Order: sequence, then structure tokens, then C-alpha cells
Amino acid sequence: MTDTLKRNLTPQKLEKAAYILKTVAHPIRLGIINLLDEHEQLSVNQICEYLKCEQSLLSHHLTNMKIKGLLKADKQGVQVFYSLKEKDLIKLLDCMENCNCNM
Amino acid sequence: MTDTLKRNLTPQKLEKAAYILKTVAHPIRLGIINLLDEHEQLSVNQICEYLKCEQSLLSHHLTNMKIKGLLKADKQGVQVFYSLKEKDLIKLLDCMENCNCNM
DNA sequence: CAAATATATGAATATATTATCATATAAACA
DNA sequence: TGTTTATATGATAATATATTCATATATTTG
Repeated sequence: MTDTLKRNLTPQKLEKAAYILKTVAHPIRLGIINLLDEHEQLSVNQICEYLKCEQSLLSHHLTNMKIKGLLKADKQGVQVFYSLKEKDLIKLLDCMENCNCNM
Repeated sequence: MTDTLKRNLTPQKLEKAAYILKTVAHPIRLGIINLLDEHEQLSVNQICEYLKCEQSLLSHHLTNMKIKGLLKADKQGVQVFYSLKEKDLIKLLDCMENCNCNM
């Protein structure tokens, strides 16, 4: 036995982790994830109001997060209800909430 | 009693979390954190070799991470040894390693 | 002191991300 | 059908981040 590495992070894994972090590293997106952890599903308008975010900007974020597989969208009439597809993201939120970084 | 929220993420907390995530959401930076979790301290050159990263680029990243309080630097002669100042970041790495996001 | 080595810095560039605005689409309803 | 409401889209502009390159600085050593 030689190496006793704590984890095995290959360059590909680092890339992937960075990619995930990057798509989440924005206050609006964290806000969306947080809300959808607490609410199961919400319409665009509801999220708008909670986050006090302009409709079009929010829509861009939602669309992007959907494309990347983070969120699900369910159209009901005029409304579109979004929900969390990638539940693992909640762990990240918890991790960040408990993070006492002095930065 | 009214709300039973899972966490209390104020706009400020979301901002801060996003800020931290952003400064870490890069393969080189994740690589640095991972290495410095496993090694206590490493010189710029050593990190360079491990990560196969060009000296100047690495230096920029290290400097930036130092400024933001993530890393410590200890100059010994010509060499500068970097180490992890913000140990909480390790939790984030672990979180990411266990994250099975299908993105 | 000159040369070699390790690291940092700054400017320029390249690239990516975010925000804004105007407009499109589609459903609901009077 | 015309109007209202909810959401999406695309182009542009604004801003931030990453990379490269040339060079500076500081330390060590012959």
C-alpha cells in the first residue's frame, strides 16, 4: 500500500464538480433551490415574488437550470410550475448554511 | 407558530454563499483545495506539477484565494508554501464528491 | 556580483456570465 | 375575437472571470 488519499478526484471529476458549483453559484439560483426545497413546486410568478426578482431575468435562470437538468418544469395552463429535479443540491445548500468561512 | 422553514437563508446569506461558491467553482481551485487537504502545505511548484498548471496562471489563482482568505502563504527562502486556511472548504469538497448530480 | 531558480505582477486579451429590454407566444376569459 | 395574464426568447449591453505573456522581484549559489 502506498497512497492513502482522502478522495480520488480525477481531473474529470474536478471539472464536473466545478461545473455544478458554477451553475449554482449565484444568489438567485441558490434562492430558487432553497425555495423549491421548501415548496415542492412553485410557479414562476411565485418565485418572482419570493425572490423579488424581475420576471425575465428569473425566467432566464429557470430555463438555464432546467436545461442543465437541475429543475423540472410542469406547464399547467398559462402557468409553469418548477420543481427540484436534482435533490442532491439540497446537501450543497445545507453545507453552505453550516459553512463558517470568514471570507 | 407559523413557518417551519428548513433553513433561514436571508438575501445576505444567499449572497455570501454564492460568493464562496463562486470563488471555488473552478477545477484548478478545487484541485488546490483537494491537494492542500491532503498535504498540509505545498510550494507553488509542487502544486504546479500536481495540477499540471502553468506557473503564472496558478500564481494568479493562489494570490486570489489568499486575498479572499481561503489560503495562507508562508515564504521560506525563495519558495512560498501555501496551506488551507479555511478548513470548512473541505466539507464542500466532500459534498461534491458524494454528489450524484446527473448534469 | 552574475546566473539560476521560484514566485508574483500587470497589462492585454479572451471568454463567460448576468442583466436588460423589447417582443413573442400561448392560455384564459370577457 | 380582443384583451389580459403568465412565461419565454433573443439580441444587446454590461460586467466579471480566466488566460497568456512578458517582465519584475527576491533568494540562493557559484
